[in-house]
Amino acid sequence: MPKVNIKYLASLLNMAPSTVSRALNDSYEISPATKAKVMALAKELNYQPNPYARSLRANSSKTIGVIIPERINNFFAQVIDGLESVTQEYGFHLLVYNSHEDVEQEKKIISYLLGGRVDAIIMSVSSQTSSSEHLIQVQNQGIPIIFFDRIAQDIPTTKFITNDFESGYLGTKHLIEQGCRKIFFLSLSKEITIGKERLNGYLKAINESGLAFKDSWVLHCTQEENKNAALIEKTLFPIDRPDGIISSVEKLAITTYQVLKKTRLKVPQDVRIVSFSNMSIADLLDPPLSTIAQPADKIGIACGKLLMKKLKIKKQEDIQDEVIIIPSVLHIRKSSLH
Amino acid sequence: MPKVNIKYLASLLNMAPSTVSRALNDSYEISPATKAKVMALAKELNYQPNPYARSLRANSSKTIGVIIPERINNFFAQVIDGLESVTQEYGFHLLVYNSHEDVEQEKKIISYLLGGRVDAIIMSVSSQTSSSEHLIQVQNQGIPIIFFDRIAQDIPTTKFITNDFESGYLGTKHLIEQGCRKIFFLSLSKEITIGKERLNGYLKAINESGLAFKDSWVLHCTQEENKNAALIEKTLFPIDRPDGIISSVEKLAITTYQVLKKTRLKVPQDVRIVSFSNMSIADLLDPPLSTIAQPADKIGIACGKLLMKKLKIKKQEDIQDEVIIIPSVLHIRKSSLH
DNA sequence: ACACATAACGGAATCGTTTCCATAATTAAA
DNA sequence: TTTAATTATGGAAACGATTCCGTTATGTGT
Repeated sequence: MPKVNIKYLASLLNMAPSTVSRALNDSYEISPATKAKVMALAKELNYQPNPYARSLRANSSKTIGVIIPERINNFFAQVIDGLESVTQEYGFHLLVYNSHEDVEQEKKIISYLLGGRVDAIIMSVSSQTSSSEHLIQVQNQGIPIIFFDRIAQDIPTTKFITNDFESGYLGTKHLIEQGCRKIFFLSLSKEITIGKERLNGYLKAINESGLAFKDSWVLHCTQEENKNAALIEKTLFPIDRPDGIISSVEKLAITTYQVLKKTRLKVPQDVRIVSFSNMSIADLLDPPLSTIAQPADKIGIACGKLLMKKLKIKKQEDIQDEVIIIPSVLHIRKSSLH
Repeated sequence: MPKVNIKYLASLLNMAPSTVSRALNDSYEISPATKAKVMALAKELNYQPNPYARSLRANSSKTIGVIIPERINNFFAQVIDGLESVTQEYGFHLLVYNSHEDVEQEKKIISYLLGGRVDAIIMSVSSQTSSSEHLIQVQNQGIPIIFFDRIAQDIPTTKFITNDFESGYLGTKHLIEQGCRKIFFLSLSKEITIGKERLNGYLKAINESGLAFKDSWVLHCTQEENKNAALIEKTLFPIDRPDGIISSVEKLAITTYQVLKKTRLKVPQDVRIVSFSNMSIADLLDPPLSTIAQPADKIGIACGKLLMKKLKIKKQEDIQDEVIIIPSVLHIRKSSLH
């Protein structure tokens, strides 16, 4: 069976390949009669255009690279769902990569993508990413790149985040209002911006309230879950343990819950907890977890729309260097209530 | 700035494109000296081969299409992580699509992929998928396709599942041993195989124990969460309500928990629950949920290895028509204990 | 010294589409 | 009626990498 390509169709129809191509693309230059004939045969033989040939010719793949630091995470999954809902309408495909919070992995992925396999990149950097040399290259190659949540501040492009500072502030203030006097902050990394912003919001709330803040109130966690658990356990054991905890990422709140289960401490009686999290079942935890939920789907949709605008419209101006903030929502549940 | 391609490199080096290509691919025909020169310049100019040109020539894209019915789901995310860990080593890329449990969407995705955008497809069918006409086409086009979890039984290829029948049996038996006498089964769809298998295991356990089974013990749920909640609520309200529930999918167990929260019924005192689920925080729920956890990462890795074997080795024999079973693990927690 | 093998490279075709540039036939304008 | 414009199509180049098929040196064996 010969391969069904344009040349083959043309030979069957006694036409030139160029004519067939134009007919299939509904060109105004082709007569309705010819178009009909071509379309009919194409349908009959189930002709599918070769995407590589198209991409090579058009120098565009209709593919977007997505890099996230974690796949087993509601937030990122929701963002991708939102993104896909937009890109799909425009016939774009999503190449998804997990950097596993590893900057070396991230570099590798970027280098794959640099060859032009994708028309654009949308990413959330790993918590290890401090320098952005490997990200600058992407722009140098002329590939649009945008960021969400974990952004690279020094790359001039559009970045989508939530009101991290304000959310950190409000979450902490809520704990203070609930009577907490010793509120610890769980940080995943000093490197990433969201960590800093959320921390700054926390610090502002602490300062405003006049609590006797000490540097030891900020726990710097790592990628190693065991170490985090040990660190948190060590923190919760002494008499001068915290009576409130705000976690900058979902994972650390879960670790905290697991550690607390092994102790006699009760939530919220002994320790009150708030966490940044997009867990859908926060209300089913024991006790229900107060969360700062990010508008993941909105972020995904916004990213998608921006990219589609850039990629579909010819001579579109470059992507603006700006930070777009989509606010999070504080869901107060039992874990933080007096 | 001229584009850095093989022709450009060749012109700078005063060599033919064929020589440069061979040098870059470390061909034995090229002298070490020439190779060194080419490599050096390629590195200096940060040459990246054009993937479309390669794909067009080689008729392979080093890309695998992944279709899942749900993205916000630990199981599928874990499978993809496992899959990626293998494919990445071989330089393969993953194009991920969400069918949203919608068979029409599934057909659309398949038709995109039919053009040859991917070298193989790995998928879990939607719960609506009863016919597999659209899937047969894939094989007709010569694109390898394998299934996991939600499989299409009549497509001759390798399918990876867990011991669904046995797990359904063991989960139900466990509930019986814990004193349940009226055990309901939550089914997402009559169409998909895993639903049937798990149901059959449940039925076997029920029959063996001599409980007075009625058809109404099997609740057929849908994609609409509201309807499912209403159905479950209606079931739990009467005096002759179930004292045990086994859920064939995670989502329905969560809905059940949410419904139960609104009632006075206590878990496990009044109703004991077991669910198929890969939730990592099952032990943090109130009460901790007994789960039948599928070996998601193993499934992903197994799929990846099979595909890499097929795609990397020339003249590899076709993928076997067989069902490979990787057993699940029953984690007993408080929700099902007497 | 001659035939022959091998090493190292160049030239051109190829993959499938799209598009630039003709060209023939028909139609409209002068 | 002649020229210009339009319509509908064909031919060939181009996208970038790979590979088939030569070709020229150099080396080896007798």
